[in-house]
Amino acid sequence: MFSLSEENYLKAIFHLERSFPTGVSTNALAEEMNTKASSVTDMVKRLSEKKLVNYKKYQGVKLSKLGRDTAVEVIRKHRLWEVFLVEKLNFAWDEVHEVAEQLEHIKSEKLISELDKFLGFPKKDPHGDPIPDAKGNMVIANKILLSELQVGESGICVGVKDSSTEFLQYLDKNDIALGKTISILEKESFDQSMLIKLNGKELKISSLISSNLYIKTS
Amino acid sequence: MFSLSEENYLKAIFHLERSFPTGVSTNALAEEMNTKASSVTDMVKRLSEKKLVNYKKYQGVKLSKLGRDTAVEVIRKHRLWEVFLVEKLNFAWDEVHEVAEQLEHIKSEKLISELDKFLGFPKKDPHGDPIPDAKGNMVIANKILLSELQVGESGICVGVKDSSTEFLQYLDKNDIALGKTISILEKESFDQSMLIKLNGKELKISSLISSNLYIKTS
DNA sequence: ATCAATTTTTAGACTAATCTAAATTTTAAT
DNA sequence: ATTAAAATTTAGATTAGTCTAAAAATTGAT
Repeated sequence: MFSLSEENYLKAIFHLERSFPTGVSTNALAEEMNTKASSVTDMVKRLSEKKLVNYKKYQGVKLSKLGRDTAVEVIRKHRLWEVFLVEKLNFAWDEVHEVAEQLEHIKSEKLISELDKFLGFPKKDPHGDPIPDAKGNMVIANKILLSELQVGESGICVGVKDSSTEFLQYLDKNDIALGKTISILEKESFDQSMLIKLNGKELKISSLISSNLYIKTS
Repeated sequence: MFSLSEENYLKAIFHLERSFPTGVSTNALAEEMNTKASSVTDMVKRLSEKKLVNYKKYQGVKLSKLGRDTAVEVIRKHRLWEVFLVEKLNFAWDEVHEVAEQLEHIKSEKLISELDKFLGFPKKDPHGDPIPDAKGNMVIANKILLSELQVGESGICVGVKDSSTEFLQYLDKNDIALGKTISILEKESFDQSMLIKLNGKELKISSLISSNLYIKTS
């Protein structure tokens, strides 16, 4: 069993490894964890002693098999709880993160396997992110950012990259939700803003929006 | 917001105050918390600085209004989660305690109010203990121990005093459950063991059993 | 009322997780 | 190849919560 803090570091390293596959730097991890680089160095040493990460001074960290499995298990719990909060307890998708951050650290195998069953073994969380199964396997989504689509193309909204309250509330306000079809009508080459068609209406969105919305491809 | 450890101390003091209404001693609290008296003294000083308890050296502690309200809120959360685990996630009544001990510390008002609603505002937990409402009010049960009944009397089982796994599994094995009617057929004055009628059958139980089962009176 | 037993508190130390400030190493520009 | 800037690590301190061992206060039996 690992501490709450250790689990949070593992999760952060897991997420950062997608952007930094050769190793996550101390500063990147410090930023992600809202802490100081020196604190990160301390923790990374402890994680290394516990065989959760591979670490060599000045060279960043990578998760070990054990570290990755642990991180995936925490992510599984986080996303299952998010589904529970939205489907059963009437939470909006921008309200779940903070509570799921707490619930993800509850230790009980039975709790999670029964929760999974109770929810009908969901494959995606409310933001469209895949939920790992009990063995840690998760579906890799065929998705690209809306900003990568060309004029004339269209697709279905399947996820968000940024899941901040502000962004999610912007989406709610403009009736952009997972499952909706979006077509690109125009693209402004100067600032990459787009005119899209959604719900039968036209909507102008900035590149900050289009570069945080995932669209199904395959 | 209080720490996990502080909340656990408040809960322990709350429970011990029933047996020691004039003040909970350091040693009693140390035993309840499975810790050392010196650790208790330290913690009690911190709780006192935070106005959660009234404490004078060598005289034990009592909860303040704030301390009692906090303890009751934690107990409310614990018991609601127990109901959730049993009713929704197929936990047996002897399996819920450990997990509820973790879940009771999750901080989110909305989570608890929605969970309460989702469960249909239950008044009792799976062991028959009353669940405080959002304002901290809880039903005081009219109940006595089975051991206090006389030969010829009968009543309905409404709760357990001991909720250890061992005791609960003993009850399961003998088909003793909340809501069942029990009649006293004989009482052995030597060891206080009883012959009871339950489910149309006769059963011999020791005083250890009868002094841990609550029976409805009113 | 004394004094031994018990209870409680204090003193000092430890661990996990964090911090600031200083030192060291790496990097990248010239 | 130097060297200044940036990144990283080390050193030393801090806090919450715990511990052991010793000191102090209370209790209770005579």
